[in-house]
Amino acid sequence: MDGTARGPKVVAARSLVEAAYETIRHDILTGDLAPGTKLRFEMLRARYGVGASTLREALTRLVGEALVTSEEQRGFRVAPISIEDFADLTRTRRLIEVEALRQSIVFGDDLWEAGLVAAFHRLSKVEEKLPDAPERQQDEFEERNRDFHRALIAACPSRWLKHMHAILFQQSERYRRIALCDRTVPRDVHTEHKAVLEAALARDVDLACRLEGEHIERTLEVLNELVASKALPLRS
Amino acid sequence: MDGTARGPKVVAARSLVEAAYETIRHDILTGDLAPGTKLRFEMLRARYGVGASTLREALTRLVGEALVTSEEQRGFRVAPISIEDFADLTRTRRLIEVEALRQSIVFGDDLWEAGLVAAFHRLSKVEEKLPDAPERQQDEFEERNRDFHRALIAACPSRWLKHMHAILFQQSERYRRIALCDRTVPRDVHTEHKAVLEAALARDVDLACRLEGEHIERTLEVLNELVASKALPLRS
DNA sequence: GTCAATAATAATTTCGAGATTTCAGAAAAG
DNA sequence: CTTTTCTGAAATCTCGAAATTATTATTGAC
Repeated sequence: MDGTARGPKVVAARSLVEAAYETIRHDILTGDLAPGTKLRFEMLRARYGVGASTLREALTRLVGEALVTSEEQRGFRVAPISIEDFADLTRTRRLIEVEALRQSIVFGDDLWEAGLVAAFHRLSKVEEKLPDAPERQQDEFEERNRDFHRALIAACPSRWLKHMHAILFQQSERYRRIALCDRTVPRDVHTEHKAVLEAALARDVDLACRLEGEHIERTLEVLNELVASKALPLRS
Repeated sequence: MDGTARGPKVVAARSLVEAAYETIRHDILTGDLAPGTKLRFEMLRARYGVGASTLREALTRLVGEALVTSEEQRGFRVAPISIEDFADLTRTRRLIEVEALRQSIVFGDDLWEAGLVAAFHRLSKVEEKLPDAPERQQDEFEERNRDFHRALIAACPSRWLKHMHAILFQQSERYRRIALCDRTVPRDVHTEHKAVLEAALARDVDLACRLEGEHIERTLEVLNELVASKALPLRS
């Protein structure tokens, strides 16, 4: 939300709508645009330097992804967050992602394995240097983490299941960034990822699905502890 | 797709974007705008009588619901349909809807039961007179059918599960309208609905979920037969 | 002082012309 | 004959002012 200078947001987009969409989305996911914030057009125009119609289209897209809410004739707001919402989100994502993983392991071929190992490797690299500068690396970590989870379910033949997963996974990024930034609750994400990877490569469907489910649930547990102990607000 | 005059589409919407969105969505769901159709702005402006930016916003919303596709700098198209897509859609919807129903039956109270019975009653009324004039009644049937399926899972406490369901259910409406219009394959939808209702009211979770799953799958079977026998194209 | 009606202000929503990009067909080169 | 380049036409994309609608402030009546 602050206007301090940071590195120019690198957004390779062909249309202005796309660029605005990606930048605003990023600002919402990082919390730079805080949950519940009213999104006035004058403010947005000054901030992102595009016209009203262009902004409107970008915001409409974000409404479709439930990152923004809109009320007829009353404009747009950053979608609120709450621990209850994250609990619901986590359970739903678990249902979808575990089923997708199950199918992916069954259908996955050598190419899938290769992509998976590659994604894990790249994720590991950024996980190593994550403790040094948590904030700086977060964008890269999120990207690698998303790619790894995508690679896990890449061989799932259901486009719709993967589409549902994409929506839910992006939603949870808002909460994940909060949970990962704070380091009060200790957690070894790398080991969790490694365990899932090995089970998947070993084609141990049940084990992989159980580990993946627990891995997904883990972030909720961390956030629950944070809310309980540190009185983390988590309100809109 | 034709420009012939038909009854004025009754759309109670506060904003023009909303009105355009609902009208276009309806035209896509009914097939009035055929799958794969290029959506040029001049054509849409003439047809729906709103400006380019307004249309753009309405279309963007439809892209979010996967009823329209967009390619950067190349405009919008009505999303294609295929029997493979419907098979995938059906399986995914079954996973979601059955899980939502399971939770709904567990959590449902008297008010839920009342709403369910009411929705079933209204659906029955339109199911009775459906054979007389299949085309005329289809809009009303779709609305009542949607309300009934919504009522079934209304007591499910997960907002996300219900959100996922809404997306998938709307998608399947396109295919359902095709399957229900054609009457070559006999089917007693009313009896299927009644069986699910009774199992749900009896709180027989497993039976209700099994019946609901079969009910969902049934439309796919019908459409599969249609494609096989009558050489129904089902391509974009 | 409270409430309702009205005016002033602020924000959202809509439009259509102009900038930019893609597409289709003809002409030229290989 | 095939491929490439060019050019006009057509379509998409963008902007900012104007219209519409909400919100706030003011006034007057009870």
